[in-house]
Amino acid sequence: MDELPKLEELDEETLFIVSQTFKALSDPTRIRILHLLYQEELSVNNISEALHLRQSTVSHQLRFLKNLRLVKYRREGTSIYYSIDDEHVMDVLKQTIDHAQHH
Amino acid sequence: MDELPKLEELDEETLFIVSQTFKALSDPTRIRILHLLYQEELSVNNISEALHLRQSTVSHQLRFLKNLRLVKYRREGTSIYYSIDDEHVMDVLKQTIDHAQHH
DNA sequence: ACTGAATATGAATATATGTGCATATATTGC
DNA sequence: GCAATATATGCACATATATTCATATTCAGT
Repeated sequence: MDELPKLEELDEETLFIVSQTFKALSDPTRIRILHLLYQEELSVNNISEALHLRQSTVSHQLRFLKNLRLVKYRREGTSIYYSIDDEHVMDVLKQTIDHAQHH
Repeated sequence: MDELPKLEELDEETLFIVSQTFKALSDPTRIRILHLLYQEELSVNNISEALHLRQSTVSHQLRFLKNLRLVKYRREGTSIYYSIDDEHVMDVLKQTIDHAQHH
């Protein structure tokens, strides 16, 4: 009588963190931004132009991702360069993109 | 000059599937339902009672999960038993719960 | 201090989403 | 066919979310 590896109980805090993390990955715009940043560090303008999105749209979404510590930034002159800051979440995103494409 | 493993292009269809998949995992109620079902097959009423949720709430969320083929069901009398139908997505959920709890 | 360039922020709006109520549908036993 | 039980569905409503516009902030160069 084998059993599945038991999942730990889901406390409120874990539930919140997990749902927020997946919420970050549930919007097409944020997925595209993360997908881009996975390849290279980019400024807000770079992203805006590459994805044909308004500057404010990109800025708002980056704030969301920054609050969850999925991205980090570095200032260089008047530009701000963003890059990936959570390898685990990026792994999850890559896995799921791969899964969607090959199945 | 090493390069990162190149991600494939994100076509519209992939983007949609991926965002929908994460949307399924972005709601606390759905996470709790999947977490329960990971441990055992359960009827709508079982879930409703275990999580203190209205029957219609559970039914609505199960429809969502069923449409994405994350769960499957089997009828037994007037009851309908639901169980997990996507191991990959459950892996992703488990990984992320674990990550949230230990970091 | 002033200007131009890049980014961030707040308010407004349209749309999406989660839940509950009431009701419909489906199955079983009589 | 009828009653009882379990589940599904449609509608309404409150809340959350994504985007846009207008404006504020920050920094570099002069």
